[in-house]
Amino acid sequence: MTQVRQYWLMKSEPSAFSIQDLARSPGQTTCWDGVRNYQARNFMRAMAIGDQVLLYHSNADPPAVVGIAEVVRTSYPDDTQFDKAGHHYDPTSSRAQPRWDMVDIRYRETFPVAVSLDRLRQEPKLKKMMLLRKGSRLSVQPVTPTEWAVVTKIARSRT
DNA sequence: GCCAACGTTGGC
DNA sequence: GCCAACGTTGGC
Repeated sequence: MTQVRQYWLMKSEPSAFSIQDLARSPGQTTCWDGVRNYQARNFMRAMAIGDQVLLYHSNADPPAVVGIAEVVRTSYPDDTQFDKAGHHYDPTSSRAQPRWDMVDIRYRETFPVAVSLDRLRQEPKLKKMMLLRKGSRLSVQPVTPTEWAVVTKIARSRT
């Protein structure tokens, strides 16, 4: 069965893990661990290999979509939920019934000029984009094909 | 550092 | 099931 390619947006704080960190990772690939929100987790569970991901830097100056990655492994248990010493430890989870999942993504490109939050807000076609909705804090969210096209077009233009 | 918005927890 | 308290996110 042919899977329609899906689009997503994933946030990270560049001080914790930036797109540059991803580009320097072994195989330019990383597991996206630490997600502790059910909606975000469910979106990761819906991802398929080959899905395209906008990488967004939050708590950055300016906050911006900075590039593209690709899903290379579908969801599997996030090891950090079992690590008692780790910041992402979840005592209510067990190896028999893991609560939190992660996916692997691989670096694809860094935009020559990042598309800032301000710039995105100027775009009428992105009015409904989840990222721009007031109070939206989801770290993993779906992007429509139209939104994807608009964002990547801005990224490739000179203005 | 501030604080609005949101999610989760837990007492009742 | 309600909702107050609390913790987190993330723009500013």
